[in-house]
Amino acid sequence: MTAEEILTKAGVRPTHVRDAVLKRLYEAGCPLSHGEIAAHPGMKRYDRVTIYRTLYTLEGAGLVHTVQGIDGAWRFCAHPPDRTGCPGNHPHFLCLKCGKMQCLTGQRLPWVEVPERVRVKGKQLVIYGICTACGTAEERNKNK
Amino acid sequence: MTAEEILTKAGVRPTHVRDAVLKRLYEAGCPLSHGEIAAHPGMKRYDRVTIYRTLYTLEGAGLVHTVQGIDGAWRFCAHPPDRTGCPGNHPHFLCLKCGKMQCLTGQRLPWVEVPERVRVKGKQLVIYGICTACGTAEERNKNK
DNA sequence: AAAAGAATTGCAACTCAGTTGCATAAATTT
DNA sequence: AAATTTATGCAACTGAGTTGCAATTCTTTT
Repeated sequence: MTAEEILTKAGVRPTHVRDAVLKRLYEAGCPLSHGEIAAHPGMKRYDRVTIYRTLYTLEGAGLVHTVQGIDGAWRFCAHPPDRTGCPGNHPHFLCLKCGKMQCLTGQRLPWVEVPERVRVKGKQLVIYGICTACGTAEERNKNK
Repeated sequence: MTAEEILTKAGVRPTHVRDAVLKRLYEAGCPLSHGEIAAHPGMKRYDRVTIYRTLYTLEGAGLVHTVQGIDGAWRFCAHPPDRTGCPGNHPHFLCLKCGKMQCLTGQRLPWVEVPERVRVKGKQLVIYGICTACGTAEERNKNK
């Protein structure tokens, strides 16, 4: 199924930006910030605001889920419908150095008890630290 | 033990701002954002930047722990040393309406497995939704 | 007690993520 | 084709947080 078909099926018009953004997220396979998306060469011809709005549209259509990074920027994540395993209900890891985020699939968010009469709309568990790539890069620099 | 003594014991000079901010956090008993702290009448005479720096100082001294809200603002939380139960290692609830955050003490953060060679520096679990107060206020308005 | 040095505070200016309003352009509907 | 709705671009704005630097205040040294 192409991104275009997925968009149509989800009930949103398959415009250029939407197609491009959704494809970019599918290719990345990990949550991307608005900045990371907008920085992509193929994305330059779209306005920043349009990209924001596109992301919110995709989120509203249920094609994208969001997580907030410790760095204050939201990440947007999408997976093609045939690839299961990333329904958004899992922890995420954020590298404080390179800013890349990854889904920790295979683990579920825990059940959390809240005070009575509190209406829960969502939850997110973010682990942060230094990713493998940045960690080994540091080691290499030390041994120089 | 007064806030002043606590500051001294923690190894930071007990200046006016530090004393005032720490007391404010103690009184609040729940995580406050920089904005919520700065808005307090007794805090008006201090510069925003000074309050930021004070919070970071207190955090560095181990007197304050931090959580990030879904709304993009960090919260700072402190409890007097005699009151146990809030070491920062618990989930937090954020009300999307009034912006108030509360510690869900009595529950621990879950163990999360991360990819090999990843260095974990911290984690946080935030539940968000509508708090009891805002929820009942909504109900009341509906029945008008 | 005065001078030197270090730590703290205030102010101005800045960055960065995200939002809002409005005009234009492109689809859809009639 | 005209009217209406939806999508995009642009400019300007907000709000959280940061940085640099000068002015103050505190501590240490002599």
